[in-house]
Amino acid sequence: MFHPFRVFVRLPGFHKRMGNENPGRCHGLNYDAPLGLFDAPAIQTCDQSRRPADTVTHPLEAGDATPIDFSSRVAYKRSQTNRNTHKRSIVLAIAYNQRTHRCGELRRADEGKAVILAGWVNSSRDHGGLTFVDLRDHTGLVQLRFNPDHVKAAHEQAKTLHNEDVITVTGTVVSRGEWANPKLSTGEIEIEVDAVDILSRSDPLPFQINDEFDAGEELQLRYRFLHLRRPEMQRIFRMRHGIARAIREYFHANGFAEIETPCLTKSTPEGARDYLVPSRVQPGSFFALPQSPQIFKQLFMIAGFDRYAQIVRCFRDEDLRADRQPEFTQLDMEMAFVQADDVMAEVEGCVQRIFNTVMNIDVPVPFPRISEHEAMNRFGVDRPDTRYDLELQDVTDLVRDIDFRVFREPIEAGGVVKCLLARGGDKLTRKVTDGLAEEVKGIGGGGLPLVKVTSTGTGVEFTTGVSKYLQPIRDRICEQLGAEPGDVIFFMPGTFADVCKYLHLVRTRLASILSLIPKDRWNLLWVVDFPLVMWNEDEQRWDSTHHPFTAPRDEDIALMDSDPGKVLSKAYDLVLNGTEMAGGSIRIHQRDIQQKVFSLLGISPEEALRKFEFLLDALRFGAPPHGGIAFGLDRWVMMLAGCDSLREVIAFPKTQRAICPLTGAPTPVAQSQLDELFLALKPPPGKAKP
RNA sequence: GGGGCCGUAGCUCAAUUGGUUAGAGUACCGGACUGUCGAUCCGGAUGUUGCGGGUUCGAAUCCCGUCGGCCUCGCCA
Repeated sequence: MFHPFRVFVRLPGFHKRMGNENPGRCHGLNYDAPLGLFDAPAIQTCDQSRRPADTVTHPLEAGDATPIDFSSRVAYKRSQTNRNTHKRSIVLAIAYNQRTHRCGELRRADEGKAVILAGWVNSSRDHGGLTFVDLRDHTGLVQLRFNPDHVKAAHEQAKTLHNEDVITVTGTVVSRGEWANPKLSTGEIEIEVDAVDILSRSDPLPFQINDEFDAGEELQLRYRFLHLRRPEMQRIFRMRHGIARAIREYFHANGFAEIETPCLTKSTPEGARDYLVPSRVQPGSFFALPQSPQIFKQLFMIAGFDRYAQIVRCFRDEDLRADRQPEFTQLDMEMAFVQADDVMAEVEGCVQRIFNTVMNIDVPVPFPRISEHEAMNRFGVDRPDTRYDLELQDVTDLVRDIDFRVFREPIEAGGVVKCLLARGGDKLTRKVTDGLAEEVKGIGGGGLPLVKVTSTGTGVEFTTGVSKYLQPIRDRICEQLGAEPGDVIFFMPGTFADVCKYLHLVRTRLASILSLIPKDRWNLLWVVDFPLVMWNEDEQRWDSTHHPFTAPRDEDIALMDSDPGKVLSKAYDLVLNGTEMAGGSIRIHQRDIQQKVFSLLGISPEEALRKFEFLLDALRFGAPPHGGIAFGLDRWVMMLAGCDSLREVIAFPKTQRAICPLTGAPTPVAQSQLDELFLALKPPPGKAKP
């Protein structure tokens, strides 16, 4: 017994012969459009008027799908007035555009349903008789059963299928009974196929989609469209969409407007290197792609938009890392008439919404806050990972008087000695601790003095490393740190900044080596009270910690002349599990303060005018107090999807040398294109000849 | 620009550390098989060991250079 059999009729070459108007229709019949439901083994066609009286029924071999020659039987009227008829061969095809379900949707409850499915051949198992094909689309897999005793023609076609062929089938959902596969969500059922259409054949693949391991990353990117077919990739990009959607819905619901800012804009040599775009109309001049829409969003505030949020592409021509791509996406947001607390509260709401919709997790708000100085002091970094303790502890006063040059000299030079207490660190092998010391040296440190705390039966003893120097203060150290036998103490002498840098490295390494990082923890926190400026030793000048438009704290403005390094700003960073996820600030909305900051940064009034005239102008004409923040959207996706690299969460990313293996971009261009732009190329610097 | 790891069949990886004809799985081709689900079984084809040079009786293996990928420091207001 056959179920209703949905087909559509193609009239090969018909529309061509009719000329090029309305290729999708001919004589009232939709080309490639379904004519209706038909009961196999008979099939019906109809004429242009589609009057039931004109319907012709044709016998159809069970399961036959393509091609069937109806040329001797089917007549179409050219028009109502012209009774001339002409004959066509008709190809019966499964109406893939009328898919009844997606592959991963079918369940036991659907048993008995007639379905039309379409997708990719994930794998096939040919038993000579029965042949099974796993059909895949973005929703999952479903097993197709081709039985020669059921429909021979379909079975014959199934035997020719290869991985990644695109097919559409029609058949019945049947229970798999004792052959159910618990590994598949659709494993309780399968499709008994009546007919299959092979919509597109696949060549042998450069790598397997259904493989357990990944191809090399460069190959993945070269054939990214194949790699993206993998279920894991589909998951990531659907999650990415979910995050973007949650963000848009949140901001829409809270009165923010999404307004686009230009991609072709003005180069600002501060900060990152710009990507440049030559102007044809203005020979010799260049646009820059935006590093961020920072100034434009401030202009929106000055324009009175009050609340703006945009998901926007940004470009920075700097060296790449696992977490840095030359083009990346920011959630950019700005609000007027606000203090820092207001921006942070808005962000907390948005982040809460993201976690809610995408991860189904409730994150508590408000997020804890920590000052930049406290973060550095306790964790050695301004983006602390608070999922585990292992905090830095200051032992400067304890070790000040002992006879150990390595500690004494840095202290006399105004530095500090800090340490990390690794609980159960005695299981670290010499190889591991030596490796840590090497890593510290690798970023400029001198080494990694350490002691092991061991039990003597009556008390504790320091062994190995620098223990002999520390014996005099052994008990006081143990008391202050709470050290116990089995622990290892890592010391670090030096300037405050150096000690932070090295111990932060050691801390993060130890956390992973000692498995201190709890799973499924999402520790969000705000880092606040950043210094407004930092001294740049190389250039002998003050640099902005955040950017030049960040407002100093009101109470610190007076310090700007006397002690700029002490001035704190109204900046805030959002940190998740030790990664900086967003950074923002309250902006300067008063022209005199903006100029004061420029002058502190060594930007002359003339230079400021040349670079930022439009902003300074805007500040002249009634700028409201405002502030905002920018999220690294890619990083959020990376963190929430559990990826190790930004490349995994960007559809078509660049390699470390900023090349797209898929398109080959960037490429040289024709001389004529250069001529149009009045550009001449210099040869790249040649290699020194031997 | 610096440091590190890597490059062997279409793909993922071996090759007893310098030794005979560079192997396996998968994909591909042919065959068998009516309940598989990483199907199985039988057979077949598949290599500029990234490229160039050097050392050696002999190089995938050692050395130099180079290209490419990844990690990282610098850089990323």
